[in-house]
Amino acid sequence: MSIPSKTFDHINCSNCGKLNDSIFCCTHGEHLDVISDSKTCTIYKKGQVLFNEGGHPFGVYCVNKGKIKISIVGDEGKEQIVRLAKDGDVLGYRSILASERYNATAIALEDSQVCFVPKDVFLSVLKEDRPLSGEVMKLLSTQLREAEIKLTHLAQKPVRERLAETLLFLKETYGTQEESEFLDVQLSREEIANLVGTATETAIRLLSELNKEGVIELSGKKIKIVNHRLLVRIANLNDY
Amino acid sequence: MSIPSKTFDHINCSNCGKLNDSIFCCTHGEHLDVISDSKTCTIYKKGQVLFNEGGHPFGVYCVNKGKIKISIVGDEGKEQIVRLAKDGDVLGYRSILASERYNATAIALEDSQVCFVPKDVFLSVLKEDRPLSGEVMKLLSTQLREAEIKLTHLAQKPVRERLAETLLFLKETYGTQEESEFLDVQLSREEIANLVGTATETAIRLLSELNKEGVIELSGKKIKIVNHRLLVRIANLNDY
DNA sequence: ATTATTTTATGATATAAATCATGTTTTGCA
DNA sequence: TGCAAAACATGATTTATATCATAAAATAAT
Repeated sequence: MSIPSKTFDHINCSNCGKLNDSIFCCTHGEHLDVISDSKTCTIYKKGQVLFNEGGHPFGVYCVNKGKIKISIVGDEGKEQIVRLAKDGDVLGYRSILASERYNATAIALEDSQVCFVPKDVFLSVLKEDRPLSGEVMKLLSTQLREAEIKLTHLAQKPVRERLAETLLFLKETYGTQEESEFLDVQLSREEIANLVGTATETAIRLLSELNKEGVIELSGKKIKIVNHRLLVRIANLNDY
Repeated sequence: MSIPSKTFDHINCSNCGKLNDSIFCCTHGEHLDVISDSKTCTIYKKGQVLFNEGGHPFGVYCVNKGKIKISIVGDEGKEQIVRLAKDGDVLGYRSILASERYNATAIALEDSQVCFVPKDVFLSVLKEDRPLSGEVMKLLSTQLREAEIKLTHLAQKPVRERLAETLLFLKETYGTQEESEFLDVQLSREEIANLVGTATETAIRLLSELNKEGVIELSGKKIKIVNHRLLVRIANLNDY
């Protein structure tokens, strides 16, 4: 898609409400100003691509408000969603640090406000700012752990358990809507399948199974977790 | 196993032949000396545990000579090997950076010489040494990419392809023996299965299948890749 | 508004891979 | 050196999940 991206009002990083949730939480003063002054603030419409697998990275993306999926396409062209990003999350920095091309594609799951910091600015601040590199290392460490656990579950757990786990993960990541208690993300069944690592039909089938069992409630694309406790048991999380 | 670990002759890091292959490649002078002076050099016999999933990290392990498997045990107690380490590789740093317990277990695949650097020394040098934190970030980035790709393949590729891929990975990681051309690692069929993410019987079956097809040659635990080109095709690596 | 297209939903069927079962070989150990 | 235990090998069977097929519902496009 090549819908022209609109910009949104420039937010000064130091006033950004998401600052403390991000890797820039401990970055202050001049360092933060340099980033703030150099960045551009863009709106990505639902379905728009922030960056593409195989492409050259030119900077890092900082999600101000929105939801982004990060996915890898496998050999047969099937999408595997490897991560989800929300407010305060930073994307595309991994490729920059490793001096590689993007190994994943980032696509907006809904209209999102995203700030873009040029590569050289990010790297130069990173070089000076100790706390920032600490945060970056911490983030990478966390993501590596999560990926390795996900990998293990993919190898060992049946689809139903992984689906349950995914639903809990969605709740944890994006939360629920105020009143309705529906999960605050709208994913297609195919996307859920690509998150779980299964066929779309299987995901659909198991979702309606959980629905019939009264564990969840489905209303179109909306999903409500009715029996959280039971869902945890179905997910079979001995770990947490 | 609690076989008492023997130590080996203390190697000064600056003379270490593996230095340039490690994250300490750009660390010099005093910083390197501090590490070198504080470290202990231990021999781990085959099967010995360097550290355990769930345990508290007290330092980082630097493989001087040897082969180590890093694995996570899944809910049903099944081992999933998530990484393999060789000379020059550093282990256990992820947990330290994230201030978490180990999320994986490290076990020697053969008698190995491993240096141990205490946590506080590692962290204090890391805080001072810019190049080191750059290398750490680069390493984490690479490992994250690898984990995400592995995860995708686990979700999407059939066992046979993953097995082929694993064999190629073993060759790439540990190389082959001079004359014989056999892979320079001895893994049990179960370990191969736990690397591929399949049942032991399936791994055994597919290995002897590849053997009959003349792609590989089996001699006990020894494996020789006879037809590399064909194995790459079987692995179905559109990516590389 | 009407049609076309995509997404969701289920059923039927096929199949890859796990599990169970049994024998053989290798390895470690007393 | 011989015995027990572990690892390897293969066949038979089961099972989970993918694939194929078709229809209804929802979305998007004209």
